[in-house]
Amino acid sequence: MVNEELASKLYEIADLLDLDGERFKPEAYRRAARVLEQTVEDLELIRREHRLGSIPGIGEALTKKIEEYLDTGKIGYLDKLRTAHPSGVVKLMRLEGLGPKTARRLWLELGVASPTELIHAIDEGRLSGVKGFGTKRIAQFREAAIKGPNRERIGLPVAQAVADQLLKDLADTGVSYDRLTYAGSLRRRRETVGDLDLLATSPKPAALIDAFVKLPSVESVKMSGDTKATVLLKSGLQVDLRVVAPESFGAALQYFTGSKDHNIQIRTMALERNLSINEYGITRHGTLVRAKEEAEVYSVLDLPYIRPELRENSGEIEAAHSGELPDQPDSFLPSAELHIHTSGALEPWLEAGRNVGLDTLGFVLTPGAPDLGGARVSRSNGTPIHALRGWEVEASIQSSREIPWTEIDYLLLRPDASGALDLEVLDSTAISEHRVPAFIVHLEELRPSPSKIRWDLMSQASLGLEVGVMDDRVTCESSLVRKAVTSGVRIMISSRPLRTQDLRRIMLARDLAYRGWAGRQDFYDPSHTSLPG
DNA sequence: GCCGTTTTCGGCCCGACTGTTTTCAGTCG
Repeated sequence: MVNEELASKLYEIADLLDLDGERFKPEAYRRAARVLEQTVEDLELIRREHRLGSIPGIGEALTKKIEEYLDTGKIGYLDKLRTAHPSGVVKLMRLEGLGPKTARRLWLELGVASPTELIHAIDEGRLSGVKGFGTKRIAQFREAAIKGPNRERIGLPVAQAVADQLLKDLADTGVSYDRLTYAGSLRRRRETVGDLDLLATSPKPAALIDAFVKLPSVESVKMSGDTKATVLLKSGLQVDLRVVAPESFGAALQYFTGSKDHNIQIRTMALERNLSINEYGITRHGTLVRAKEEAEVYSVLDLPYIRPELRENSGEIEAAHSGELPDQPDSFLPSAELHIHTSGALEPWLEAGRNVGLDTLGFVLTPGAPDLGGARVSRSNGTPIHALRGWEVEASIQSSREIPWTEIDYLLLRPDASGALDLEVLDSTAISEHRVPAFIVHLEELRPSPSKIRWDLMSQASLGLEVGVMDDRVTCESSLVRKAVTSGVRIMISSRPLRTQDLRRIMLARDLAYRGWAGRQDFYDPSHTSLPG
């Protein structure tokens, strides 16, 4: 994606400016990079309409650089910065515990210009006795240089599972606490998560922190104080725990859920009203008013509650202000799962579906799949649950000839074996003639990137988009969902279940779709649509 | 670098923690 390439160039400029000791430019470049990453609209189009400068965080200088990039694929300013700094120095700066100041000192004072050189310098004793570098720091440097930057992000479903287990383990220690939950990007349902943020209130903060750093899944303790601790799990994931006073829980939850850009805008709004917001509460005329519940932070700014999924500073505050937020997902529960492949018995699925509140399950017809027979509605154990028959094929003109139209209730279309999805060759006429709901699925298999999806064609052909949660990752980014929703494409959420217990993930799929600004009317709901048969 | 319903100049979030310090700078989130 053009936006991502450009953003990474801006991040690099920010890093290099950091090394030069610039105070505010680096953040300005990073802010711009983050905004561009979230921009779904085509940059070329924005540029043609001379609207680059109206993107928040992008002014005169950045407009020029973006135009240069769009024209030539390069940014001269970046090239100039690159020649002035050895590439290894940026790598130094990105090591754990090192920052721009330290990297610059190592480079200029000791001639150390890469992580490898840092290890050699330490082993040769060249850092000993240098001002500010004690034995502890030197040992940390060496460890960080060996480990490398390696801060990989993990998929949302994995992060959720780890967090659930941690909370359970902590509860099982018997240590006392009042509230305990996760915040950060996991709570915002970001597609990938870099680390976990836990937040708690407890009558005995020290005991809670002590129990936390001693959990069996903890590999090492990075730091541990009176109110916060950071550990590294055996899996390599970093977890932070903050303990705050009960009266501050709401303010802290809002603060630690982020995103950073969302919070900056919230705090700026507060300042305009002579209020100041931090993780402890709201300060008015020098008096701290604590916020026990998160919604108080928003209500003090005359805003309705904004759900975590939307807090990315991508228009949610403006939408909240004008009452145009998508409906809160608490008000609509997922009703259907249409992407079940199974060769086993039907009844366990129906039972599991019922337990998570679903009223419709769709089974994809494949050799060995259970025969639904006439049992289209199961009423055993109370609530009726509908069983539908689906058909999954590659989205191509050839495969549409093999579809047993009269035997199916819906159609799942996936990219072909090479990962291509060519909607122009799709026989959308046949689909609409047979009045069968159709959805594009397996977007995770799309190659090379989903930026070329013809949303206009999808909308015209009434094709829905699957937003799925798999074992280890999600099928598509929420920016894509937002693009789909904007184009009038319906969203079909799926837990992509391999086992009956996977159906529980349907709630996560709903949250993910909401992150892409899908409101109630954007979700495909079979019970509100007449199905053939 | 960006930004402005007091500003086109002078601000730019801020608190916790650590290591190396005799009072603070750097990093992190």
